[in-house]
Amino acid sequence: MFRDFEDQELDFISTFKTGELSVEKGSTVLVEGNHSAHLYTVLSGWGFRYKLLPDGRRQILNFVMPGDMIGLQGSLLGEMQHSVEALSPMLLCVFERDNLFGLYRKHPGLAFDITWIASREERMLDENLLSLGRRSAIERAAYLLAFIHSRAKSVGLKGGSPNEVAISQQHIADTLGLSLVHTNKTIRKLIDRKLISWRDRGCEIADLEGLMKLSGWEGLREDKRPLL
Amino acid sequence: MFRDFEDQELDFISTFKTGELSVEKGSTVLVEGNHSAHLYTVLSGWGFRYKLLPDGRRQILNFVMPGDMIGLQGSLLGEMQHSVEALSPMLLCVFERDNLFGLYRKHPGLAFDITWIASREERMLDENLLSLGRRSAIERAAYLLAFIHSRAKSVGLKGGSPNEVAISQQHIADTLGLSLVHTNKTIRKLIDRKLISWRDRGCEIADLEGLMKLSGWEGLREDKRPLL
DNA sequence: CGCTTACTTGAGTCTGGTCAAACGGGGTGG
DNA sequence: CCACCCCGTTTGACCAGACTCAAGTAAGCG
Repeated sequence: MFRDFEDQELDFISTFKTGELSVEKGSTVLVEGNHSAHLYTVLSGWGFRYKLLPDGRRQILNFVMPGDMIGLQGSLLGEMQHSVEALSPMLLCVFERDNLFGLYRKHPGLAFDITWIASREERMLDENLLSLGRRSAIERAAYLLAFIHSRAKSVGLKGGSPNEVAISQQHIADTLGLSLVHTNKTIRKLIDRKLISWRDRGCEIADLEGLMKLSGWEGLREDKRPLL
Repeated sequence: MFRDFEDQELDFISTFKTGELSVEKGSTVLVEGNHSAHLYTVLSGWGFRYKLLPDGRRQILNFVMPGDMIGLQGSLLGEMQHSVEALSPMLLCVFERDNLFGLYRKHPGLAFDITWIASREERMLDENLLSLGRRSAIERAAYLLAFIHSRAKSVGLKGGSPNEVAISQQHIADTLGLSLVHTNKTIRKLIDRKLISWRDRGCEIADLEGLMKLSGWEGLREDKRPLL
């Protein structure tokens, strides 16, 4: 899934990397408003990026999975304007943000990769925006579950069984921009249509094709990707 | 508003730049599904990025204004997954996508700038996503108009009068993820509250503070930015 | 003058929200 | 072992925000 490194790039990464950080399920990795000195790459586990309105309403923006970077916005633009929370235990690779420009000077290939990763995130956000703006509740839910499942599968992230996505309905609601109650009723419709099944804190994808067809989603359409 | 170039960077940009493209109001600059060989920077005018669902529903993702890049996703990831249309006559600076990696090799400062620009776009999308997911119709409209107005002002883009935003209600509806009719009624509420006024194909901001307060939006919070 | 485009407005419907209550499994203290 | 609690999920009743349909106005243009 990931492209190979040049030897010298690998050497540089070793020096760029300042350590590993292990975080627990449920803990907050980065907080909105912070000026973090760090930049991370996800090595294992997964989590989500979110923003809050002043009155506490929460919107989940996207999920972070192995190979994704977190904190790039903070590193480049100065201040984090979203938070990140772990959905499972996560292992992060830690970089110093001050070394970032050094990477751009010495390793244009890696610099290019970072831009590639940022562009890919942008593309996912575009799709999520389309979903929130123009898809109905059931289309949105179908898209989201297909999307998460596809991404998780492509990086080998798995819950108990191969097709399982371990997530609470509250998280799904906050991603879809729906209330918890309506999310529950929507998920029930997907279950009735035999597209998914729900088992104890997680969703099992029963018919990926069906979900994609229902939501009008084309799939990830991704080739080999860089890893940092 | 924009940071200064180094001399050598300026030289390189001249060679990187392969020409200028002038497009009319209403014309489509880039089409979803295309493998464009070009990458653009907006020199003047403005437009919007959008995606369509198979059945024709349209969602406007964000607006492009002077200093923004368009087509970066296509250049890096292979295929455009959104389209771009001009809202006014636009002048674009054209680059060859094949030269992009050369830029990364020879001018890390410019490469860094491109990533900076991509990160900034990501941040705007995050905010729009929060809006679509968690803000009510009137809050969304207030946020959108304040947002467009702030951005336009910071790059010196103006319609007839200094506080005017020239846009149709259909475009606003497609950005907010609302129907045209409901958008109209929502705008009317903003007018009744004396936050804006509407005049013939455009909106005049009467009370920016009021719009920001209503939507719970903090403003752009941007410093000096790079330009390519 | 008739046509088109953009904006308005009203009526009725439906999707999704809110409130309230209940269920069920896992963990804990007695 | 059992009572209790907590969290996540489920359900029903009712309400409100947003959608659709339909019609009408106003300005611009050939």
